Amino acid sequence: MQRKNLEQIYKLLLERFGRQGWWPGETRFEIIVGAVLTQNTNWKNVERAIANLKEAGCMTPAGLKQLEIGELAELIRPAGYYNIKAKRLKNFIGWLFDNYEGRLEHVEQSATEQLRGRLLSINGIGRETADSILLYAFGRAVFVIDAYTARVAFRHNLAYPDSDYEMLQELFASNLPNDAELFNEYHALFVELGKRYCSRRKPKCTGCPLEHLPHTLEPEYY
DNA sequence: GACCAGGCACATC
DNA sequence: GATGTGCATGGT
Repeated sequence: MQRKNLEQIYKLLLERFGRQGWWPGETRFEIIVGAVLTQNTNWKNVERAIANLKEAGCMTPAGLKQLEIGELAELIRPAGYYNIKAKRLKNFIGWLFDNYEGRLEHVEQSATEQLRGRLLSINGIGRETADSILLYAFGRAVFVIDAYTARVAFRHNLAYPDSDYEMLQELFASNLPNDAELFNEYHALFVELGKRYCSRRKPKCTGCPLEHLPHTLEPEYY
């Protein structure tokens, strides 16, 4: 049964790696900023950018709002794509002030599906970034699919190779208890597994916690 | 020096 | 609707 398999995988990963305690970030706003900055970017580089923003005293909605876009770009430079990301952060800030008086407490009032749609309407916020914000900043039970999650799922035959974002999301959503805390840890554990054993260039399959897992998931559950 | 990293929007067919 | 491309830094 699929549910048992996905829960078994979770158990194996948790035993091996321990609780990940995601998202790394002191405030809800910092989590959102990090979600944008980490787009196709190594987290180490994002940390430098976040440190710059904090040092400048700008890791708040009002703080980012008062920055010139050029200044913002310079502060987040270590995270790469700094011009486009500065624009994306400004887009989010504009949305936040135009609709919610710049207050995340007000954003929180919206139901999950509605909020997802509103986040996706912001230029620069795509599916993964929106879902990361929903799960990690607002505690909603939304399973995040990122490059690591997809790669791990495909390498271990958890999904058909041509499955798209929605299909992968459905795989986890429909075969696990609908629990934000579980989704949080599960995704973080997948990323950790990906970093250690499932990188693009040199997959290190020996020692992988899923090494001896039977690749026998029933197709109708995919 | 090539390749990679917790994506996304936009152009073109 | 699928496919290709620009965006950019820092580590391996």
